[in-house]
Amino acid sequence: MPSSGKSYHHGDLRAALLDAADALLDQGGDGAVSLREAARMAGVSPAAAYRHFADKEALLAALALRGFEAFGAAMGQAVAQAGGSPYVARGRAYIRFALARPGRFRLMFGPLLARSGAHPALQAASRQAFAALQADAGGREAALRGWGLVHGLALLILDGAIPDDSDLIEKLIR
Amino acid sequence: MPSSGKSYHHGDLRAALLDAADALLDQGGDGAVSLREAARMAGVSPAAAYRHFADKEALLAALALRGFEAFGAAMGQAVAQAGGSPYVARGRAYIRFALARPGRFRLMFGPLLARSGAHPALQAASRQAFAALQADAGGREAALRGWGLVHGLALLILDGAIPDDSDLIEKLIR
DNA sequence: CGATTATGTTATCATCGTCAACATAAAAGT
DNA sequence: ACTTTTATGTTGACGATGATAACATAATCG
Repeated sequence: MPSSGKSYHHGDLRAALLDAADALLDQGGDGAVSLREAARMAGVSPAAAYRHFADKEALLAALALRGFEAFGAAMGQAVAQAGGSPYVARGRAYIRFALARPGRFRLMFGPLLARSGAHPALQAASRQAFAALQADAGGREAALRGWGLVHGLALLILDGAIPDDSDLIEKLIR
Repeated sequence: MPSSGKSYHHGDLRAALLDAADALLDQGGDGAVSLREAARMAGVSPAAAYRHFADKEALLAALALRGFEAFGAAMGQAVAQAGGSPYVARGRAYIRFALARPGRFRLMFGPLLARSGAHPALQAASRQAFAALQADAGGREAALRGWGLVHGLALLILDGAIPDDSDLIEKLIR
């Protein structure tokens, strides 16, 4: 797999398409991801994408899965570094992640997840994230309450219903 | 305004388009709302919609505004009827509304709200909803915490991350 | 080296949001 | 009452999108 220069074959189109879609996601929000535009960025014809993804939704699901990896890493790091309660640290990191990468975040926990019959890997990733939270929270109810709170606050801030004020967030989380 | 039979003019196209879009929203989720399909349902040509809405986003904003009216009514009724704390009753009604009309709910509190420079009426409606909650909660922080919690729980349930179990919800809310 | 498989390309379709040009009904002015 | 203006529809087009079929080329394997 030399993949040097510009051959007929791309080398790793799948990754290139994901990269392009990722950039679109970060830049223009959720609806800005277009299969054709991603293919254009990867320097490839529109139909080429269908050799690697069944349809657009599959591309988005793969993107969300990628997001969960970054998410898990960010959470682990935050919990390890923070001084106080790991539960609170995790909540803080959750909101920080959502505010830093709104598109990724919305995609990961968005309607795509609901139709997880089609994307079982996604629900598995989400469940794993919850399991980690539950370990810190000590109890299922507390974990669910915490998740609900940070998830809701993150989205309300993203949607402009609540101001993005880190002092305020800290008060609400702690 | 006889509007009987089929005349060249429709009578109240604006309302008819909103009704059609509303049906699409309830049925097929958020992305299922199409200007052309709504026009088709209203028995009118696609371009006719542009006499009443600047673009698709304006149609959606009007739909969201309509949603806020129904939302306010539902909340008021729930608070009046409930026996216990109005704060808890409001939270319960919030989640119930979201689960009953996912499309409406997502539209109302979704990314459309964030770009409220374009739709000031929407942000006003959302602020009014929060003011009512704050009155029941007794204090801004408590209100924000409550809002965040029910908002997050509602969305997590809608997206299949948390099971839709009303006993569980009751435990988490109370 | 030759056959099979993996991966791209071109061409085409239906649908969508949107606009310009035109048509008709209703309202307003005289 | 007749005419002019305005409100509201229609037709037809454009560019973009997701998707598929038919074809072309490269990589892999016997």
